[in-house]
Amino acid sequence: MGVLLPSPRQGAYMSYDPQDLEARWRERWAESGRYEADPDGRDPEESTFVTVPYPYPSGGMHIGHARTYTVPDVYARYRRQQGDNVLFPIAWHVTGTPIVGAVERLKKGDESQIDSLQHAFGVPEADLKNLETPMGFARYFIEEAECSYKSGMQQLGLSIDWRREFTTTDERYQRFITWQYETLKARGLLEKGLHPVKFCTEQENPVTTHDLLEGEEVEYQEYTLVKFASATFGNDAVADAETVFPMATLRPETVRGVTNAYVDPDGEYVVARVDDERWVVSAEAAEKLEYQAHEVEIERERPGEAFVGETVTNPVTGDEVLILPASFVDTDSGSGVVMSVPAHSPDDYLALQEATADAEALETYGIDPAAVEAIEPVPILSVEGYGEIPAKDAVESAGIESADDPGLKEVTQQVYNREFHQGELHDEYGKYGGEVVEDVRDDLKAHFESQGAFATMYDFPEPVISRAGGKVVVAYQDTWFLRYNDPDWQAKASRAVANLDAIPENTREQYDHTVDWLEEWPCIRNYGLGTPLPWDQDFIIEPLSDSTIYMSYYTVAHRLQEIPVEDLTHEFFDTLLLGEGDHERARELREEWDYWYPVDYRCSANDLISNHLTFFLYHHAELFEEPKWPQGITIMGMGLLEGEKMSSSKGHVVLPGEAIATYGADTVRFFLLNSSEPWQDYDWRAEEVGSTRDQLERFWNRAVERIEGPDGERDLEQVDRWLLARLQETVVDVTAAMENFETRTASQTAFYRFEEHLKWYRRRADLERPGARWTLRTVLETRLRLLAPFVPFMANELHERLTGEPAEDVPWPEPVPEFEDDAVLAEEALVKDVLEDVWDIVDVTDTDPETIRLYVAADWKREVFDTVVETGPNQGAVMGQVMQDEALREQGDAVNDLVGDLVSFVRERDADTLETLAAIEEAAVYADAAAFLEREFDAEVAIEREDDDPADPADKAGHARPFRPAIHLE
RNA sequence: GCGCGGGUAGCCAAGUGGUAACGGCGCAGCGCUUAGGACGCUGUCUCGUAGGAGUCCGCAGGUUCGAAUCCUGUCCCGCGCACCA
Repeated sequence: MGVLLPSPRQGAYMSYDPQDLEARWRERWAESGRYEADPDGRDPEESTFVTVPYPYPSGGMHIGHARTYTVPDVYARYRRQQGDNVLFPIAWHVTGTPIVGAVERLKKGDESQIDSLQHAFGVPEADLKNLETPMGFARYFIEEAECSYKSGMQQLGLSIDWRREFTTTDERYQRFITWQYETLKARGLLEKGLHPVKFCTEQENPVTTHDLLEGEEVEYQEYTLVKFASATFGNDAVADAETVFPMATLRPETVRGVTNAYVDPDGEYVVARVDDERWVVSAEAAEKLEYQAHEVEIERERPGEAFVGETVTNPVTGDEVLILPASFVDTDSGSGVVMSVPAHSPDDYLALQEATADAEALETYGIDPAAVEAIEPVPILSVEGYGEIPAKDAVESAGIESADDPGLKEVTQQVYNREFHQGELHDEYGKYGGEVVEDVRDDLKAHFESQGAFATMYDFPEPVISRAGGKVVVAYQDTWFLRYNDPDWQAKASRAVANLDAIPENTREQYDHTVDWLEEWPCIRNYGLGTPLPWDQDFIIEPLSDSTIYMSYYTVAHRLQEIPVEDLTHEFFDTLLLGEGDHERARELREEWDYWYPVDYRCSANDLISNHLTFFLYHHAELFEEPKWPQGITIMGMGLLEGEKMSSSKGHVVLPGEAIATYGADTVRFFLLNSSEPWQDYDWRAEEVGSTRDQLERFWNRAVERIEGPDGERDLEQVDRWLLARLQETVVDVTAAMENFETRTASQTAFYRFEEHLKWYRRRADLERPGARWTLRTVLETRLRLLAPFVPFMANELHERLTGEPAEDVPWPEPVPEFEDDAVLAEEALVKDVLEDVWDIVDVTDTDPETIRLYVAADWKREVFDTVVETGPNQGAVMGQVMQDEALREQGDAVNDLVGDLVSFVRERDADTLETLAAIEEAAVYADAAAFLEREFDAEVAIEREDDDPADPADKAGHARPFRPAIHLE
């Protein structure tokens, strides 16, 4: 059941019992419907609507998902404390094939599937039967399983409005999607066309990656068929028309460099009528062409050798080239007829050499060896780093002599890359001459295709086999497309990107890039769960296309339950979502939609920018008015487990339920949000999670002690004011971070950084004083409010014990002007400096002083400091100013040194800081801290003034500088 | 190749012009304790018998009074690149 978790360490105090405490709060929240949000008296401007992609329950929930849903929760809790009416809903995405596929594999008894369910998610044997229908499977992982999403979310304490949940196969949701697609179609944004898909020849069905046994990683490629022709061909075939030899290539621009062609002499070929032409291709290719919407009628079957020695004409240059035999030709790749470009293809270069060398073989096929020997590579482009014949250079400099050389593949790849990105075509290419291949390949291809010289064929570079055992080919299928490349729609989407609060900001470029790059998106599938395409019920609207505007569905999801399905007509949604039409009930509901919309923040994974999130913007931009477009998107990073990718198939996962049972939900939440900012990757490490728990427990124990201890009263000393000033700073910083979704910064600031302040305070202050008690109580109360979004169970409990009200029910803290105090912060910094300086000296000299003398700098030194501040940090200018004083002039070098120091001191500080420093009375600060220093060092502390002719046994007083007293230990 | 991000101490990680650089883990010492993997304090680049000096942020240059931070070049790593969700 996932990775074993070590037991938490038990503290000396047993009072922190997260399981008990968290269970009580969960129950309380559920019973009171605490997070059910409805439009109320608050202004819609003060409503916050935050969403996260609805989970896809094709398996259980693991710890990686936990952060995904906790990020928006923390933001939602923060906004609630800020006084907003906050809606945070959830639903379940079951559209598409993964669940169906998982069920099928399970029913077939697929070992790895069963193993994953049992091992990673702890599904008991007895439950497996319930998973044998798609919705049974979905339902199980939505809410029935121990590792279900709903259970995980509730245990984490997510502040979700559970009344609004639905699944994407609900009838009402399907009505909504139906409306969306009818509307888009009416607006001309859907288009029908043929599209290549992976297709199993055994089952006569399209297949997805999950259906593949072999070649899961293989992507099909678009080959160009260069239509070489033979007018003379006919040695035993039908000679009544020109015969086309379509040569498959991925580099159509090399057409002018073809010197010969190859066929596999032992391969099976056919002469076939393809559409209106007669083609010669391999038998396999003929089958593939048929799948790709060509009319194919086989006239004769012939072995490859029948075509060897034939002459064919280059459709672009008009040159005649010879067909040679070659065993390396794979009849199951492309057309089975290949063209040879020895100048630019290392393979072809070597093959030609080998053919030339084997005159005997050529003669067997009736080819004149002299004719082959006469073939010279024809270069068609120039590329830096290679000579005239790049393939020759590449092969020779790599020392490759035969086609069997394992280094050939890499050399070939190198040549292809260089030529593609840097190769400039020669002038014979007319308007493409002088251009770089990368920039014109597509154009050039289209140009010759329109002239009838080229055609297109799709094929895989490696074998692909389906789980049914059938060969997978590329077939054309009728498909409906979303026209994401429509210029008007693109323009709206771009505007939606521009309006967006993209978090972090550097993702904006990725959205723009996606909008530029998206073409037509096939939005239907042949099978799977989902909403049927309204006008062609054989197809299902695919998952990325039925999840683009569903956030608007949330706003009324629970109300729609009260309406009979058949009343949810096209007009109903027109009224609800567009404000067009007169459906009465829809008009009422539109008020709720209007109250919550737009989506304020969508939190989603960074890999969804290039599809889902951009689609989300597109569809909103089209269907809604600009003020209703998404306001912000926060991107989330990936999770690792002990430094490695999580994998439910390998059982390398941690389940939230187990983690919460071990550490408590607050610890899980705090770890997930504090270990990195939402958009950064994070790493779940059990050891660190354990230590997070220890830290929270320590916090709890201190808080309980404080709550149970006496109240204190407001009688403040310097050090109390210092801590209170730090507290105000913390409030400001945490609030700023929360506004930017910087959960790590926020929680670090409120928790760890403040712990550092407290450490200093405990060392510095007498904690038994009533003033200290009052201060610590105030600090605790404020910190609990700042931490409530992160650790809501603990923070609410402690805050309630402290004040009678849970933290979530009181406002988010604001800085108290009375306690904002830069001076006291600067003064305390001086005390800390002195403390460290004295410790340094003690350490270095290894002495135990009985008396510590601090000498505060002479008045004239402070005057020099003032001058530097006024004049600016410029040595010359300051010296000019200072030297006008006769008394100082006499001290010459000493003054110069001091000015040098003070100039850099001033240069490194901003105006506000300098102003604060200028007002500080140093001697008073040290006098106030003397008792503390005496405690620290167990020594007498004497504060002296350099000016007052002090006791100075080691002649140290002169070293005093402003804000840096001289020190003498004795 | 294109797009985005990143290389900082034994590990994780903050820092985007001003002090070897917040935290956490680990490690070491001390205290507390029957004990502790609990808790508290201190330390953790090197050297140093006076608060100092030296070195340092992938590598190499440059700009600047001053660079982990800005610029140029370079090496390495991660993610995405569609019809999977």
